[in-house]
Amino acid sequence: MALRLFAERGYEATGIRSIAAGVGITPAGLYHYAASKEEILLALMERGLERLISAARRALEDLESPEERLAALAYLHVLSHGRRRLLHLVNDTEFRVLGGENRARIGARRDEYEAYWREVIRRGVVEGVFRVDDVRLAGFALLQMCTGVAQWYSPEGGLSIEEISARFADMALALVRAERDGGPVRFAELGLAGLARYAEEGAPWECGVG
Amino acid sequence: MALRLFAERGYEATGIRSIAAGVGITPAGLYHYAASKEEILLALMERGLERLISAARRALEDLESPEERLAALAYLHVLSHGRRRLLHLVNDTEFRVLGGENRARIGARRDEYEAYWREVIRRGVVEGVFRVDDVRLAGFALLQMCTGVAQWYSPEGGLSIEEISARFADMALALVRAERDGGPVRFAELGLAGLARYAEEGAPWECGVG
DNA sequence: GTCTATAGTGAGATAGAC
DNA sequence: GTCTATCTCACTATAGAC
Repeated sequence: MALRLFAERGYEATGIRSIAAGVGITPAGLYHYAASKEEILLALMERGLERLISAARRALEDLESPEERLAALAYLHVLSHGRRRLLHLVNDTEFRVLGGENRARIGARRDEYEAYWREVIRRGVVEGVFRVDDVRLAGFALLQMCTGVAQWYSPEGGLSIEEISARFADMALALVRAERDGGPVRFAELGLAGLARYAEEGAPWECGVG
Repeated sequence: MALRLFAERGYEATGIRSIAAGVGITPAGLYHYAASKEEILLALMERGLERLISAARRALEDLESPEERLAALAYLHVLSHGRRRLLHLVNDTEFRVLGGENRARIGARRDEYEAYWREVIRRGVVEGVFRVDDVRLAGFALLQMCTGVAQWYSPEGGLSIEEISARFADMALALVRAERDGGPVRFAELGLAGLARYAEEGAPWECGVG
């Protein structure tokens, strides 16, 4: 419930009264589950990052080549941003409300995740399969374009989230000018149809106070 | 002042007391310049969109080919997001607080701007110089990756904003797999060194109440 | 054009009963 | 584990003097 309200109205514009009403208890009852409003947000943000990090880690364990690895990172990132749209929207929007220790903790997790991307890009460049001028810039560009999916995706649209993920993975390969044997690397030719298995589903997040 | 506070803390977390204190007057004095807090935000968002739209329009008047046009859109978008970072950050973050008529007005301006991008991509595809699976998806990806610059750019970094803009324009061309005469189109070879002239500077935005 | 003063509302959080 | 009741504080906005 807090997730939906934070995503729709924003953290600051959401009162604990609304959250409590949404789950059918009184504001005071909320403080049995969380010590503060910020702690509710913190728990949501940790969930979102955990999803991204664990899926990425599992995929990177199985895949070797930079092009497969980058495609997997992009695919799984987009897939998660579509399937858990609100969760990632809050993650990408409300970081600034975190203060002190909470901010440091989430910031560190985010850096950990982004380091996966940069390392994959860097390896692709040194192996000669990617051609980018600046690894850091390419990392920002790729992460942002995939993250933005949470801002416009709707399950109602024509393409399934799996199709969208595949096309974003292909665009990611294009952005880094991935080439093997003198020709461009296309996502469809990598044989990564089963990528979605790395994004295991746990319990649904939208129920309960969070 | 309002711009800095909105960008740093967010619109909802910023009180009119802070804005007033920042410009050295009392909260009541603010209402001489704006009828409401939301109107201050509205004015800022209109400024940001006006910058993007007018620069894009001027560049598209002068340039013909899809690859030049797309490169110009990306370059100018990134340039503005770097030079007026806070202005665009607020634009990209606080849209949801607008209600009713204000939301419709800003939404329409945003659609107008994004239509430029989609039309350029579409033309590139029908002319056979771009190769993308889905114009709409490519438009989202390109806009998001360029917009994201406002989230991480700092003038302190190594590269100038003009260099960063050039590299993003090049990545944009890569993303759509731009090709001429059997070879990839590179930004450096387009001879668009003077693009920055389309981004004229008006009065500085950060002073005054806004 | 800016002030003082204040109305009116809602916020996050706590105490302590049950 | 959830309640009622209430604390304290900050908010946007207005009225009307100067």
